[in-house]
Amino acid sequence: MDVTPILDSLNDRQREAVTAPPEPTLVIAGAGSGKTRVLVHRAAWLIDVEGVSPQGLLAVTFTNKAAAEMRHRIEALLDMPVQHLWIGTFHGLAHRLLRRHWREAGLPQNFQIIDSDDQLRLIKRLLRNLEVDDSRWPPKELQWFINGQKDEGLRAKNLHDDGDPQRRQMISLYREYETLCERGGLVDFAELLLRAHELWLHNPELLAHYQRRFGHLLVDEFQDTNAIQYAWLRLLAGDAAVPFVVGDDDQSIYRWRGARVEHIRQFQKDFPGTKVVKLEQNYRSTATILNAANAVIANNSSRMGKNLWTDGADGEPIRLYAAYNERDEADFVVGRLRDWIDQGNLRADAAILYRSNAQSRVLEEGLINARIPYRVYGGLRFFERAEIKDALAYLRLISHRDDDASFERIVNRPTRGIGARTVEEMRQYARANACSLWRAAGALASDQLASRAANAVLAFLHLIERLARETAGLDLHEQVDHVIHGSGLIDFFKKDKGEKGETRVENLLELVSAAKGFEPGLAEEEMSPLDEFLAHAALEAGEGQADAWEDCVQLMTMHSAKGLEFPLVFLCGMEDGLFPHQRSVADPQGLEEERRLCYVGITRAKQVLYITYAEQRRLHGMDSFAQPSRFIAEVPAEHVEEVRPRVQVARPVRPMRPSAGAGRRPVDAASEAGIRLGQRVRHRKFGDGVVLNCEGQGAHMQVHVNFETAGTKILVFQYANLELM
DNA sequence: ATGATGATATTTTTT
DNA sequence: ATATCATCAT
Repeated sequence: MDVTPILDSLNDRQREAVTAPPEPTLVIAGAGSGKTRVLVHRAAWLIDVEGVSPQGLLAVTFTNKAAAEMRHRIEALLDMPVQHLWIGTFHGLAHRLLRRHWREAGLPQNFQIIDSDDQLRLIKRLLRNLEVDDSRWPPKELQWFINGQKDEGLRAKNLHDDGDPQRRQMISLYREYETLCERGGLVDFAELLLRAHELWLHNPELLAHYQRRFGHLLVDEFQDTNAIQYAWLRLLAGDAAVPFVVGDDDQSIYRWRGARVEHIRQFQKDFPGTKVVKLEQNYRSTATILNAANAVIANNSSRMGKNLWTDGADGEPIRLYAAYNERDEADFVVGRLRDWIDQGNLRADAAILYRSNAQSRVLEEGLINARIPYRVYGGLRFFERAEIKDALAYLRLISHRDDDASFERIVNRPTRGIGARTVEEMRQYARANACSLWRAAGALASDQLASRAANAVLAFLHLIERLARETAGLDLHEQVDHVIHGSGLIDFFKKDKGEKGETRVENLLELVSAAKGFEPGLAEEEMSPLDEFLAHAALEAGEGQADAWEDCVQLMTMHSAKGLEFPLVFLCGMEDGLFPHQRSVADPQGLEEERRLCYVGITRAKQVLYITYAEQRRLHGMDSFAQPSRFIAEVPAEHVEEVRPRVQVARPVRPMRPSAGAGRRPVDAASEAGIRLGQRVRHRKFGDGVVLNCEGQGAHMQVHVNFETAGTKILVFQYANLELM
């Protein structure tokens, strides 16, 4: 057997991991150390050298994209298709199992997957039905609670209120939500995992079957597993399968949605004798960038411990720019991008990263003015667009008449004279008779409704029945095409004036193309192509922007940048309060997660890294001052070079402590007058307030004061007659 | 059913 | 500043 192609391109550590004996293995893979490569080569090694059948292998990732890439690369390496190899996301695999064993899982055969948007609607409806005050019990919070509990593997019946009435209510609402899902045959994302877990718990022979089948488990991004995912893996592994997990504790940035780095340690406990391989050689960044990243992350306690290194060059120093405000920051970034592009580099090789999406706007404005093409990641994805969800709701109702969420969504869309009153009556009937809205509508239309409303409801019911009849037996894309026209959606959006309506119509037509290009893959699970398409739409929301490939600058949050790399990277808005975010600084765990995010950000850069912050930033319509991010001070000074186009103000090369640095300058100007930022003052007319900012010198100095009752005012200090408090 | 008004909140995102 | 959402008036 020629193992050259599999091992040739690997370094010693990578090779050690790939060829590890069939025992539990934990690979701690630093950023840019060839993590995916190791997984791909491990799979190839098992199949080609160890003689493991592709059917005996299960590979789990977190995103569909990663799953697709992994399959692609394995096939390329082995030079053969591996259809029987199970590669997928936790959710995708759980879904596959549930389709296969719906009976054992206690689900209806045609259960529907709802995304978080559907889930929220469902919760809102539930609160309305129960006449729960949704200001005391915000739907979002309930959704958060339910998903959080499910992520921990807990159902309502497992929870105790501990005498806390708030909690008791939450639990009881959780229970109601479960009932509602049960009745409608609805499964949310967390439920997929929970059900799949229970499927095995309650059916030992089924579990045994899969344990026998999957001798090897490969897990990507292991640090991102939540409790239920880990439990699922743990069950599947049993005590015979060989788990091979790859992760990086320093890149765990999803604790807030249930991920637990602790699973790395738990893994070593659960599988005694685990072989640990650390990949520390980095093939991505310059030594300077790596040293900076290492130094920052070293401030975290509770790490596995790891130091990235490269045998490449030092590269350029990290450039630090202290902008006056967020516009200045944007101008600076744009200027550097200009240079970069003028030097013949690709725009797509440059990325602007920020902590929160709101920061993109100013940067976008700058780019638009400079006519530099850019692309913002994140935002609404194809299958999440309202018009697409409308169309899908019609399709779902056709496939599944009892799907209340879909029913409510489209019952009056396009408007057909079924107002809130009528819908409310249907809800009440449905609740009283524990039936679906579809049935309620049928029952009410035949007797209890006023004739006008009854006719409208009847027309809707007939429309759905007619669409179902007419699309039966058609090809999937013909079904979609027929439904978007027959439902009146196309005409409805055509009436929308302006570009918006046009795009909506285009999107709907695009949905037909999507259906045309859709290849059913789970034929074995006896799903209709339509049901499969609907599941696909929920499970894989599609790309953010469907526009054609163009060479453009990449804008995204640091979270979405994970896993990517760019020759030129800007980390913007590096200010305390923004990054680390205000809501994280209080709690040490939160701060450490922010620091890991910073580590992720830094390690995205291959050659050149700029760090920028603004001394003054307009946030939520208020100008406020910020200190440079404490993370900046954690980068060793010898790697940093401050860029200072504004020469008038001398500044230390780097801020020494969070309290020093940029925010000081205006304070100094004002300190003679006894004014400092945050100073409480009283004004004869405006009352009490707090000093936000001082501009200018001496007698004409202007102070920005936020008054408790009068809002923010800009006052000339000389005339303001402020009383210091 | 649509549009105007006012209150409210405002990290990060995948499935 | 701004986006979203509920409420109210038309």
